Amino acid sequence: MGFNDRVYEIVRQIPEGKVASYGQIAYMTGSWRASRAVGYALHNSPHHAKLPCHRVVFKDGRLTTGFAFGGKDVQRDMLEAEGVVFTADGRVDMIKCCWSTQEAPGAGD
DNA sequence: AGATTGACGCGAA
DNA sequence: CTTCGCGCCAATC
Repeated sequence: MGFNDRVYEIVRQIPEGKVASYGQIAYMTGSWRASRAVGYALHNSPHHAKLPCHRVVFKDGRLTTGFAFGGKDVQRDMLEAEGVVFTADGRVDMIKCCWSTQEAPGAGD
């Protein structure tokens, strides 16, 4: 399970207050198209308890509906508690919360 | 080995 | 803006 393990390692690196899209993770695994495989991996996550899978959302910033943690509302609450910003659309503010592998260059201006 | 599915992503209508 | 369809990858039957 190289791919699967790879996904876990990446998701684990997601800091609080930030979110990553399946496509983003898929890209890091080496398979930029394996967005579906990423979700599949998380679904099978053997250590999902320690994986911030709730920080993994759609490209649109939308959350997974009905499959996770008990509901997207719960996931949203978790993300907000982490510091993730949400828009009036009920979606994650990917503009500010899109996770990047690169550390903040200005360290917060 | 072939067919099917699934926490996706994007283009087109 | 919403809905439909196709492609992608990996895992499972």
